[in-house]
Amino acid sequence: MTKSLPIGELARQSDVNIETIRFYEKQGILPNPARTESGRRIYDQDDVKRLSFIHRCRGLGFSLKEIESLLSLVDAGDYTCKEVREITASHAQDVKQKISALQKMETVLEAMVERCGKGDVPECPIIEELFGS
Amino acid sequence: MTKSLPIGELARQSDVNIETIRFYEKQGILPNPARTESGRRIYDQDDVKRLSFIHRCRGLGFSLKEIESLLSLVDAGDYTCKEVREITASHAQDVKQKISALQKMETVLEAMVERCGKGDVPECPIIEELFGS
DNA sequence: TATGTATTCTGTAGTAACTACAGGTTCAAG
DNA sequence: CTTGAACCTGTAGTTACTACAGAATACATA
Repeated sequence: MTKSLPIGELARQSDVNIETIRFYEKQGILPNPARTESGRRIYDQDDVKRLSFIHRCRGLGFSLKEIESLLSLVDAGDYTCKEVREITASHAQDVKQKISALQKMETVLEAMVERCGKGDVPECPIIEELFGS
Repeated sequence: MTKSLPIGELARQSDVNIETIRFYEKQGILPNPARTESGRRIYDQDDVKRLSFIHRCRGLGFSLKEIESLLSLVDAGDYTCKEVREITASHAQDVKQKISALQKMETVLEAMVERCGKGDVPECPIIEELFGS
């Protein structure tokens, strides 16, 4: 059996603050947890994983709706194989585009650090290089 | 000289809606544009680039504050070389982490599409695979 | 030139996703 | 048995939009 955690511990381990956890619960993106006699929330290690996942996704620009759609793949929804493939493929496409944009950005930023390290004050054509015509 | 654009055209070209453009202006992340006699905003191709950049960054999970910090590198702020290097390096670090998280996600998603394509209904251990212990 | 329709203007109100209290209860260490 | 930390619910504030309302301007065409 897995060790049970109070909300504060979940918050610490998943790096999401307490009120956000309660907010996610209200939004239905986190399931209603078990409670102690006195009404305190009880979590376990799976909740840490799920919440960390949500947190990372948010940091990558996914909306809560998109995250719900990703999580629905986990939550044993009654999807057909075709539906799963469609949802998944569309997310994969989105992810690829994000990666490519970030890689461009990385290249430019590293070049700037490089140039700057040599004492140059770069002219910073960052926008041009990233997304210029 | 560059052709001048009304706000609607800027919105179309940068894929950002009109009220968001005005919102960004109020927040100071877009400079106050020139105006016509009658008070209508006038933009040019540089505004399209800047705004597209902002839009993409938002989609990648950067906050407006972070984007301002990135843009400050462009806006000929009076930074020392050391400051530029620090700001840039920190963003580069962040970008690398985002890329790595997205690559993990891509791998898992593609594997799911693959499995699904073969007629399997996958058991979708997506969270486990992505961010599991 | 008149007129209708599209575009823009300012300003305010609503939404999504948090974040920060306020005021009260519970737990646990000394 | 007290006292402080952690938790509870509920509400109000913040960020980043988004959607009107109501008025002015521009532009096409009859």
